[in-house]
Parts: sequence; structure tokens; C-alpha cells
Amino acid sequence: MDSTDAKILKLLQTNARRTIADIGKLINMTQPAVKERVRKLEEKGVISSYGASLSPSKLGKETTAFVLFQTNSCEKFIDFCESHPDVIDLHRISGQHNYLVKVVTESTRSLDEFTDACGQFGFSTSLIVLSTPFEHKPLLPNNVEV
Amino acid sequence: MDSTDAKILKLLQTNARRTIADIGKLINMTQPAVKERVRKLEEKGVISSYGASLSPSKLGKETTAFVLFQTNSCEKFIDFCESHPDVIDLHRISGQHNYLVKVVTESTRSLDEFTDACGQFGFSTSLIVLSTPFEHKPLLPNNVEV
DNA sequence: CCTGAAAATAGAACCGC
DNA sequence: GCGGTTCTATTTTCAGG
Repeated sequence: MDSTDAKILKLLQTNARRTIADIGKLINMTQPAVKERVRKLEEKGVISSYGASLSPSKLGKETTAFVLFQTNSCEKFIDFCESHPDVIDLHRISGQHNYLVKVVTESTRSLDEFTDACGQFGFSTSLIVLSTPFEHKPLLPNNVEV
Repeated sequence: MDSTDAKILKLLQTNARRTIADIGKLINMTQPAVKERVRKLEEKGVISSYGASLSPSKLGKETTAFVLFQTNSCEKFIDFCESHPDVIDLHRISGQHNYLVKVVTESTRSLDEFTDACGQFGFSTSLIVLSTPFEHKPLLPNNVEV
């Protein structure tokens, strides 16, 4: 993991659909060299996946919330979240609450339905997202210049 | 926004580096047709960006936390978070706390340094992530079969 | 790192609802 | 006119030397 890898990672995090050749031009490196580095970064698991970010509002999802949850039926709650289409992230956390759930849904009405449905597993507190100054900022390796 | 768009969006969210031609094969559509749909989805802002997800632990970042924050200096706090390399997401939220900050950092030690540095702006509560059953689940359009 | 074959892309011309 | 297909020139990928 050197500064070249860091540059490649930054470029891929910024725009995953960039071509290998394009990355090569930007960092003054030949295409096979870049390709080989990307292959190794994927193989080592440094790069875990490539994804597209969608605009929730353009999909008719006007409400985003973080739901803090307290439950004893962890297995069942995980399965419930896994299969619920509005649940985007699920984290187990320290503190009074066991879980932090990110929910992207149609409206406060549908959020209400979600928390109601959760009721069978435990207790929730919802934090409604009013705005998001930024999100998914690129992750940089420690101790490396970019 | 029809079921074909929904399929394309799902495939791109799952793997943004898939080729247009490959997507075409999977949904039985020619390459220019897929290309045109993707172009429109980008133009309309339904697709906001393409990114790579990295493994924090492979980058030497062993601690992830959500920090709830209460402040009066919103502008300054946003700038601080924006320029801090360990802050990945920043959301303004309802409730007693103003902000929810996702932090990915080296250790609990460096998390401690972060919250100390935040101290000048207000008060924080940290929720340490113990595990993440899943994250970045694909967003599906409302009322459309995939 | 270079090279050449194979694949993917971008664009034009055309067709049918 | 919109959304789809085919065809083609160009670019990108990828494997072998």
C-alpha cells in the first residue's frame, strides 16, 4: 500500500466507472500496471465492492431516518431488517441500544409503519434526517500521501 | 421509471463496474438501448454517483462509530467535519442532537482524539459499531417490480 | 512494458408504435 | 417523437511475450 495505490483508490471511490486507461493517464502509469494494482487491491479485499448511489428523492423516497433499537431477539431482528426493502444499513452498536438502522422510505407515514412493524422485536427511537451536508466521503489509507 | 430501469439500477448498485453490454445480456436488451437508459438516469439525477467501497480494516481503520452531536455553531461544525479525513457521513437530524456523524478511524484512541477536537463546538455521544450485518443495500424504486 | 486479438463503447442511420 | 435495433469506427481490455 503506497501513494500510487492511494491515488487509485481515491479515483475509484470518486468514480467507479472510470476506465483503467483513464486512471493510468491521471497518475502517469501504464494501463497494465494500473490493472494489476487494481486486481491485487480487489484480491486482498481492500476494495470490497463497486456501487452506484441513487438519489432517494428521485425514487419517491422522501424520508431518511436512523432508528436506534433495543431488542433481545437479535437473530429475528436481523432477518427482519435484511428482508425489509427500506432498511439500507444495519449496525450493531455499543450502549443502551443494540442496533442502529438506516431506513430510506417513502414518507414519515411509511416510517411509522416500519417502526410499528419493529415493535414485536423491541423498542425504537427514530432520528429523522433533515439534511445531509455530505455522505460517502472517500476513505484514505493511514500514513500515506495522496 | 419502469421495470427495465429498476433492473438496470439494481445491477449497477450491485456492481457499478459491470459493462453496459453485460447489463444488456442480463436483461435481454441491446447495448445502445441500455446506454441510453443509463444516460437518462444519470441526467435526471436518479443515479448520483458511482463509487468503490473499501474495507476499513484493510486500511488500518479498526474503529467505526456514530457520533451524536449537539452544537450551536453549525457552520463551523460542518466545516470541521468536512475537512476531517475520518468523517465519512454527516447528517442533520431531528431531536435533542443536531447532527449524526459517521466516523471511520484507526482505533478507539483516535476516536477519542476526534471527540476531544469536537469539544470546542458542543457535546457528543459516541455509539461504537461492534459489527455490521449489512450495509449499502440496493435502493428499489417504489411501486415497480424488479 | 509492449503488443495484438477480442470486447466494449459511442455514434449514425433506420424502423415501428 | 420516442425508444428500440443494427452496423461501424474507435477505444479499452486483457493475455503472452
